[in-house]
Amino acid sequence: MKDVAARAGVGLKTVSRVVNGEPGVTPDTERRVREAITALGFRRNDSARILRKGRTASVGLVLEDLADPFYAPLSRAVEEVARAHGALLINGSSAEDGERERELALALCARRVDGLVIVPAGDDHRYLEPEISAGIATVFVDRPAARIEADAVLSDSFTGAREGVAHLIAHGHRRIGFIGDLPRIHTAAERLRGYRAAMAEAGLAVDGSWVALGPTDPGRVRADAERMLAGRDSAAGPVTALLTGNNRVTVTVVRVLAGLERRVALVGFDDFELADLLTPPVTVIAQEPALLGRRAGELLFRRLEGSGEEPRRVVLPTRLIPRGSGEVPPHP
Amino acid sequence: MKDVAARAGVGLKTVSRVVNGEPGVTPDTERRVREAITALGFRRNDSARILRKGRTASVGLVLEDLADPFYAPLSRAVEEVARAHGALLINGSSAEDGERERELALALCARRVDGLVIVPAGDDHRYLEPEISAGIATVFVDRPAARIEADAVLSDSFTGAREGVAHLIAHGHRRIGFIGDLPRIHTAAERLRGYRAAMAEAGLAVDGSWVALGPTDPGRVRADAERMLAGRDSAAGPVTALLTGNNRVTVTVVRVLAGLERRVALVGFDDFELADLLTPPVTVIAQEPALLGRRAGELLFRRLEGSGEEPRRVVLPTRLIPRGSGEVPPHP
DNA sequence: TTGAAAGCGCTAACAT
DNA sequence: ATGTTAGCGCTTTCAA
Repeated sequence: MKDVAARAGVGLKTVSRVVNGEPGVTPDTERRVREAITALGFRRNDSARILRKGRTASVGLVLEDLADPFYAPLSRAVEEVARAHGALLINGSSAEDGERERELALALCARRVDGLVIVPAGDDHRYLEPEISAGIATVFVDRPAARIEADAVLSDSFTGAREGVAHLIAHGHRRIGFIGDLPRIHTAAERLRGYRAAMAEAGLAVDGSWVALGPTDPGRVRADAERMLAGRDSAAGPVTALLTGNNRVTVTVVRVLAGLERRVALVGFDDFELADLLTPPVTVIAQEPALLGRRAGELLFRRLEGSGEEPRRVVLPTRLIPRGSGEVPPHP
Repeated sequence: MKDVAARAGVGLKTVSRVVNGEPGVTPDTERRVREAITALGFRRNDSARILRKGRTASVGLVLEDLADPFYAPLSRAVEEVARAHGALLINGSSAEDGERERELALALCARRVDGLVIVPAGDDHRYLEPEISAGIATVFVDRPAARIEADAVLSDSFTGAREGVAHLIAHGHRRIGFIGDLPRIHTAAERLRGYRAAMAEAGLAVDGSWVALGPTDPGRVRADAERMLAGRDSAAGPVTALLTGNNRVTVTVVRVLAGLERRVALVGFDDFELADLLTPPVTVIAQEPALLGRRAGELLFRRLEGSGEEPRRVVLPTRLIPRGSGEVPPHP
């Protein structure tokens, strides 16, 4: 910028004015400055600008896996909101590891992102307290923060799961299994709670072997599904229906069921592409990942614009979409 | 940092040394500094650090749509490479708009990202020349740069499409349609070229109504597919097989075919989740989006480490995966 | 082993 | 309308 000023024969501040479109420059001066800018290939250094202004016009997003079909639209939605506010989005995947979430979030804070959207993996977010009080707006999405008060945008996992299981019960099922994510993950715990609530409301006992929580890698999910479907561990017999705890689990279970002779009912948490073209089409409890992301982004920027409201929890409803797999009657 | 130094009763540089793990500090001094850091909740301001060092330890990625199942794993792979090199990833979606691509790329350059990975949407990348000569390493992925020399990591679209069409021909098809992306997109043009090559090699004429390029929104794709399948525009009659130009197109066409009485053969460009569980399972020409991303990231960091090689074009092979839909015989 | 001073490139505040 | 000065928070350089 100094060079531009020298070349245009003007002061530093005049160049700054031109670059930033500030008023108070004669057209003629402006033209000279622009020429110098072009000639020198000058481009404003935003690092310096950021340092001076104290705002980075960037927000960070920490989620589990950018490539997960559930989180990709969420991320895209946050990006759209950021873009609408002139901010860039810095992304990081935590791989469901609390330590990595922490590292990423703190790295983003060190860069002085204006705000942070986090899909929490860890179980203690007190590490963010100093950052939040230092002014970094923070919104949690998909799962609430642990051990601190903060904004959160969630889906109603409990009600969703309860409705899904009630749906299976209404179609005659009595032995229903639940295969979910790691129990330390809030949504997994809530969905399990919903499952239990629906069973209890129908007066059905839950056999211990009907519930399997764990990592969502296909190997684990497949093993648990096969075990439940064989029913050897259970005095009560094999399950005739399954509730799956998220889109990763559902996809694996669909594969397991595809290899089976008998029809097993299935309700999956999360909608997924092509669910309606499978045989049978898959009944799901749909969330709206893009809406989660959008709401989180909006909440974040409202905070950034200085709304001093109390931390807020937004809970979005889920929607049961019957497509066929959830309406399969129990196998005799 | 100044405050920390004051509180610990040491010089500024000593704090800097401790924060950055540089040698030359007695354990006792270090302890005092660390105490002060904790007490004050100090966190290094990376903006200032970046300004001083001239390196941001961040790379930018501009792609079409972060939420597209093809690009999501690509993005994730670039992120992994960046992470391995201690860098953060800033993401932006161009929505297939050249102007937006340009804006995003220049915004990232203004932030002085160390490097840039771009899935080009525009058709002229000369705007990047000053940035590249200013030292911002740039790698194009999925499609080559236009009008500048630069590294590129691509899939072999031409060969992939040619093999796909040859496969359909080998299964008896003579009237084969191609539904692809906008013709200005390099991959779409290459795939069309592959389609034409395979037809020509088999001595088959291509009716004008058998080729439809355009945006990949479901409405357009559906209309074109239905038109080709009805065959009213064509003296040669309706097509008995289709090649689809990318995963978005394939998914829409699968829906169209699902509503049809007669069986139409289909080979889709790009693999996609659950392709093997559809009826019939979908034969695809698979790319490896994660590998594209990884290679691009690796190339980028090799450049950053100062390899002065000529711009390089890496072309990855595609793989035909027969699953059923591509082996359907022609309808009489 | 430690620290003082200079300066990265920009903008805010205050001249002129 | 334009320029000058100070300083954002850090690292680099060089001296103690």
